[in-house]
Amino acid sequence: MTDPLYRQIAQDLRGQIQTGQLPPGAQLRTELELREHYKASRNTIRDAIKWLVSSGLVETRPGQGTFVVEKIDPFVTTLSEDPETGLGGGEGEAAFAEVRERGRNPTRIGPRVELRQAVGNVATRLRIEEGTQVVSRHWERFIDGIPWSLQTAFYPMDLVTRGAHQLLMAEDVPDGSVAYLKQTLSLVQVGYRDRILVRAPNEEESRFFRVADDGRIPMISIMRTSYQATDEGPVPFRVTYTNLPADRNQLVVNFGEVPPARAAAASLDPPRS
Amino acid sequence: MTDPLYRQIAQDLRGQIQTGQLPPGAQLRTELELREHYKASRNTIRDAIKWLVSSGLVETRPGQGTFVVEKIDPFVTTLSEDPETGLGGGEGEAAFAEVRERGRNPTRIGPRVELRQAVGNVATRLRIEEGTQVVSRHWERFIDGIPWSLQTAFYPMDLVTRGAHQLLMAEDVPDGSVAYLKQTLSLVQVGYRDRILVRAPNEEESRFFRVADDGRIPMISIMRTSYQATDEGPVPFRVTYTNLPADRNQLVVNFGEVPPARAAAASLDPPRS
DNA sequence: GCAAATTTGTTCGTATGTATT
DNA sequence: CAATACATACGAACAAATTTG
Repeated sequence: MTDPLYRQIAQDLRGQIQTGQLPPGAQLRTELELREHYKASRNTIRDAIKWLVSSGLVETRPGQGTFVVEKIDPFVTTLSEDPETGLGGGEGEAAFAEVRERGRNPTRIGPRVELRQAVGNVATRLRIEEGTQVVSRHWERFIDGIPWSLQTAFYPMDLVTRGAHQLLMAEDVPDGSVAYLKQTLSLVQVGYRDRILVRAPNEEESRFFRVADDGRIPMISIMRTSYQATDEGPVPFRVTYTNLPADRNQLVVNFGEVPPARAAAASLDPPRS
Repeated sequence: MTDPLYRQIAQDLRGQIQTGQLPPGAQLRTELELREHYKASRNTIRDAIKWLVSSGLVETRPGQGTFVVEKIDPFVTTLSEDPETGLGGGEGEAAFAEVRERGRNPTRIGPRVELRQAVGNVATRLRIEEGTQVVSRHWERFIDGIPWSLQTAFYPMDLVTRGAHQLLMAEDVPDGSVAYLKQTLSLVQVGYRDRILVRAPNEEESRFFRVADDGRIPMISIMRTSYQATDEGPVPFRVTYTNLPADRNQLVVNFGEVPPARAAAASLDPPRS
């Protein structure tokens, strides 16, 4: 019936955070002080704090203390295509422009170009045999110096042998790869499908984004399959993975006619039900 | 340099899970057995298991043991509009149809209809004053008996006074509210914007979806603003919140021409970088 | 620059409670 | 009812990170 002690303590502290009595950035009393205050053992206090950490309300810093988390101003990525350029939202060039438009400073590292064998979803989505050669182009992106996204695009080797040699160069493709493939191979992108899921970060991601490696902060993973026009209808020519930590990213998708986007990210707004 | 003991143990167990040595559903050895095996104290074993729980790899059941989690076959919601019906993906009627199409059994409870004052994002997005009356229609949805989504739609009271009285009825609007508003008020939906973010569940959500209340399993929260045609361009007439637990849901968005969707949900596929 | 003080992190031991079989 | 397994709670000691004097 009654909650365990550590939960009662956690809920009391949570109340203080939610009422603003402990504002973002504020330091909680130390474990020893809380131990006296709640007349519990230090381990029980620590269990309470662990629950708050897991809920994303506080963070602990060894040697310093426990602090109420300060929300990161989230960056908003638009997935829908730009009606003017036809560029897919969230892709290299478009993503870059969108960030700068909002008065923030995007930087990037890459691309790292690799030749690989297609496996799993890459083979499935590109409709090629497992083991077929593909080119992968990998980018690391930052906003205002904060790690923002990891993105990898996979192209069938076929495109290169047919003349798109720029795909092998470890450098930016001017005006973007969609425009390049159109010029070089008359390949016209007619659409794309995004598949969005949420999962725990892997080791590389928790290192790059500097988030805990226990899955506290989830990743938003977007798998995009891009299609070109053919006589037999749309056929895939590229698969792109974009991985974003959920604590600093939101997505926007537009359908039909909508007014211009407002710059502000959505507040979390008491989720209503 | 060296990881703490509980991390080493956790990583060893993680290895056994990832290699399939401990397949999904398998039971781990008990804490006491692991204590002997690793020559550590029971508390240290428990710390290791807690890390695995937090990473979403195992779950503990009091009185039973610790088990490797079995992935739920995720349900895929398409957000893009149906080109035939013009219905927005993921909305009441469309969502229902999509589920049934995939051979799964959707049920629902609702709507619960309430009159409220618009606050926060609801007021902002509908472009009305805070405090203005709005109608909220709330649904609980299930797939194959499993809690799937909580959805709440907000309409300005204005629509009701102009004649859309069905919005106040705590019953399904036949053919959907978009069709109803078109018939009754000649209100034509011309587009919508989805804003997607990921956050920890609140208390009501963790209860309804039967997930841990410490935020281990994140929620995918979609805020949709729907627009009607006017002489001055698109104007919002509805705000819909859809909240989905991330462990059993994926999203799909289509742009331009894409082939028909395949039924299968995306596997998690070693996230590539 | 170093040493001390402060604060959280790790690890052990022990006892008792609660859920399930 | 008994046995088993995880959950809660206390106490204690030392380690590691950080700040302060």
